[in-house]
Amino acid sequence: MTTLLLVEDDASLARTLRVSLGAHGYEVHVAPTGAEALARAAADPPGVAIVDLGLPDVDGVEVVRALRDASEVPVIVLSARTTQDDKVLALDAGADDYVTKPFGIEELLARLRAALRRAQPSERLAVVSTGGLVVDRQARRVERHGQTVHLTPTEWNVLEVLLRSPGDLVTQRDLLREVWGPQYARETNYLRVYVGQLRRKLEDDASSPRHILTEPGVGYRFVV
Amino acid sequence: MTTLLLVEDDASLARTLRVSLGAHGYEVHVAPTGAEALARAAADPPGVAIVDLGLPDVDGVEVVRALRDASEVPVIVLSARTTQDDKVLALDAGADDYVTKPFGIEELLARLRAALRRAQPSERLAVVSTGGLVVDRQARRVERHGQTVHLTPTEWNVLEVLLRSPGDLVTQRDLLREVWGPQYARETNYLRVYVGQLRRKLEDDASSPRHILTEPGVGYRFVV
DNA sequence: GGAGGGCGTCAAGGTTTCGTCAAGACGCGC
DNA sequence: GCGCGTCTTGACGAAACCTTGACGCCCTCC
Repeated sequence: MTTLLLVEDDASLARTLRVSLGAHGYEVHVAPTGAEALARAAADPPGVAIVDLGLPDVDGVEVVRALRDASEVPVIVLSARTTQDDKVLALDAGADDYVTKPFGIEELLARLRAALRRAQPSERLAVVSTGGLVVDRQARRVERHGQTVHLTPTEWNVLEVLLRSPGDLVTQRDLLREVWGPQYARETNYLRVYVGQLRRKLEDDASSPRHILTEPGVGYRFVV
Repeated sequence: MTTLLLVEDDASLARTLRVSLGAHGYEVHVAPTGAEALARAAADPPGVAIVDLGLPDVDGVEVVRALRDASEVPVIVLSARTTQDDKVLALDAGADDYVTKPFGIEELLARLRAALRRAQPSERLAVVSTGGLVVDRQARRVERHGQTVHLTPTEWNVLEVLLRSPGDLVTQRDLLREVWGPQYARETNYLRVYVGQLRRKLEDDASSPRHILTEPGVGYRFVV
């Protein structure tokens, strides 16, 4: 049973959600204020948190930030505000997802499942390797012919996304969204630059890559 | 010296691996059949096992399962088959990693290290030594070229966290949380100051560190 | 054959982050 | 109250990184 911390000052909405989420297998704890939420989270770390941004005492975004600073708990934000800026603020503070009111319970449940799925160590294999190339995700280390190669954060992120499903195609759009965020979904420039850098660091012959392959017009794939 | 049980029926490959792995500090015992492997493992539990799935007498997956049922030994599987199903079967049986042939010795060594590291996360090494540096965690003592080095409490705490998983990257956030507490998760200043002090005390040349390495934008790692 | 789009490469510029230093604050023992 | 070691804080140049645009190549379609 997953414990869920619901930070919600509207008692009526809180009750509704407690019942609905409880019926779907979550153990729901309600905190009506930001202060209470942080105290609860510290005492009994939840598996996932839902934060309503319209709190009375403090800015909800600060609650999100504090929650994420203190732990790895996935956070879903509820808000009546729909502007891009609000979303960016919340997501930058560490929120995993952003749900605008009004919303359906099914939507919330789906996002909860997605957030929990992402929070889990995605792959069972900590190490992916193929002829001379070793990628140790736990250690965040890459070796090529026995020597460690240094990757920048963005390079690593790109590689990490590709490695989540070795052999499968990852669309440009997905890659950009995962690494740079949703608003960069059409900046394919970035991919050209970073895929090129990865190839130069990982492939024996970057001009005829054997691992990071291009699917023109669609995306890239990492083949083992 | 780690004892390694190699379950391999191909005599030529077994010989090659025995030499290579032996040269890298493993005491290799070869078992050409599944039955022999289990008998050997029962008599003298190995630190890690490598199982080739192409065995003559029984299904290699069953050997993996039996090994894991009997002990906590980490198991790495060798196989010529690369399909997703094969991997899932082996991993479900309890294998820790899956290496497809052909593979390089460096790759296998990297996976062995990773498997061993994962297998004993809690059983921390009491003493870590490298070059002229000796760190005794139990005694809270650090020696460099034979002379004790005095560390302040905070310096020690930082070093201690880094040493929990030598070679692994520790994110800035994790370090700050472990040493200063959750509410300091973004005070990266502290890390810059204390990592610098540690380098001055522990490294031969603090301006080009060989042990405490920076991963810009991400964190630090202690390499042995 | 030409035009256009997608890709790979490169390097300059701007931005972020790092390492270092030192001054001040703090706590502790005397 | 005083001295000592330690921790915190802010500032600065240096290094690493990211972004951006330009260019040439290949392929496809006209």
